Amino acid sequence: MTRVRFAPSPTGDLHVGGARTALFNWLFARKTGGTFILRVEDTDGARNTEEAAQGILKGLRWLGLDWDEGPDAGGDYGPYFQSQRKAIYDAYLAKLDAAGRVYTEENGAVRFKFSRTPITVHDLVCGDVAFAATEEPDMTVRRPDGSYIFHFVNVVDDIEMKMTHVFRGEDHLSNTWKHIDLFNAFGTTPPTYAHIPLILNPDGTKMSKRDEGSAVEKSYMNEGFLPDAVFNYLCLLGWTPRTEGEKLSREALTNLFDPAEIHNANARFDMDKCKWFNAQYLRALSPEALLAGCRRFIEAAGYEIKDDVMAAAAVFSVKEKVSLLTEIPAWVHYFFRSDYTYENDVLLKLKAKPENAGLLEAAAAGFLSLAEWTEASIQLAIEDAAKSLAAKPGALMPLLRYALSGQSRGPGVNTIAHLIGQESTLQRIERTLALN
RNA sequence: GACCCUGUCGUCUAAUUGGCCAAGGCACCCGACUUUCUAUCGGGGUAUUGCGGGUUCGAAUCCCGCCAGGGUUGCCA
Repeated sequence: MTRVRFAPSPTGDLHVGGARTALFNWLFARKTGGTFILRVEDTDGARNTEEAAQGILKGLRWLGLDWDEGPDAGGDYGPYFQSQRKAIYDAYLAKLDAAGRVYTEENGAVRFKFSRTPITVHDLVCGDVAFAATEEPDMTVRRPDGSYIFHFVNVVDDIEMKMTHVFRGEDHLSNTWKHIDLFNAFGTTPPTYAHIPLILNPDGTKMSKRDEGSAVEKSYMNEGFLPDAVFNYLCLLGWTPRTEGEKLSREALTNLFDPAEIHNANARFDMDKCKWFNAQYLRALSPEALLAGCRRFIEAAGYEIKDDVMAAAAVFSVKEKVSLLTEIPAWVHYFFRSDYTYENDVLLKLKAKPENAGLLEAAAAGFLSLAEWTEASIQLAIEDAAKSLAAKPGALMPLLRYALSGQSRGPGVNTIAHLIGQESTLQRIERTLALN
């Protein structure tokens, strides 16, 4: 039975690199039928906040990375906040003391005596990485105030929580020999390691908290990404399932996942590709699901949704135009209000030709006489109106689009007219004709 | 500085593990279509596989050197 964990430190938002680390752990646990554990490493009282901890849980839940043991989930190896495990660490420190592997400094700090032998890390991703006997000073494991250091608690908890594998960022690789030294000192076998490459900015520099795409909540949840899309993109950053297409379900990704195939080169983040994935997932949504996803963005933009069925059809009609949910309001705002403004070039185009008003009037007359208001009947009415003035439908279509939406781009004109209704369609044409 | 990881189109990755002309996605460019488009359709590979040597009939792949990027070297995690 495999047991893996994601062990974030609550010092800020869930970082995209951390999210991917969690993702690989989750994939491995699900693939092997193992257990995914969430452990909060809040040993640095000065930098950890409850808000950050909650934010990380929120981000993980949004991505659908559910944990089997951890905060809110419980489990047999808790507590899952390191700040609540001091007694356990004290006991383990006593073991090291009994073995003569630690000593106390004058100020009270406790240091672990390195074995000072060569240590090789057997890594699923990086292969065997050998480290010569160290010349570094012995490692501090407990501060003078009695609190413990990351390397120590991390190892103790991996022992206590019976971790079989450790998937973590490659930034930990250089320190892993220290962890193995500790496992050995405790007389335990280290878990199998897999150090995954880091995510870099597009320019190859380290991605920090302020960079685009770094924070899960700020850059994805609030920017209109779909969890499945981000999940899919992150999976393929540093790992390839070698399938025909790249849009793959969680189930498929889980089945295909093989940690040995993870790259050991850092990858640059590509927001365009991530958005492309989002566009793919967005288009696969039902009208109802799409509306559910973008509802908060439409309302935040100040548009009131009175009719859910119409709203769902409206957002559905522009799904091919956007890649993010946040882009939808700008495409559909005229469905929710009649006092939309006309884009500048739209006004110019409306007034460009003297015959435009006549065309619109003919369309209005045609619409007025329609007994049945369907996309098909509207389409016919438009064609008839154009024909009556010896014009092509193509000359009238854009004018109607401008009149009904104030925009030069959007879904089909008959779709717009159908959704806003016969009465509103006539009113909008009238309003537009009155502009002159 | 020392140690560790890594270098294939702009970018994410392929390349039957030393064997056809280095392949695909995203991006990009060109064209077409359409009532519009950031859509759709069609076309285009844009690379001296970081650089220089070496081994070999043959190297992206193996070896050496160099360079570049990233990481670690905390009483941060």
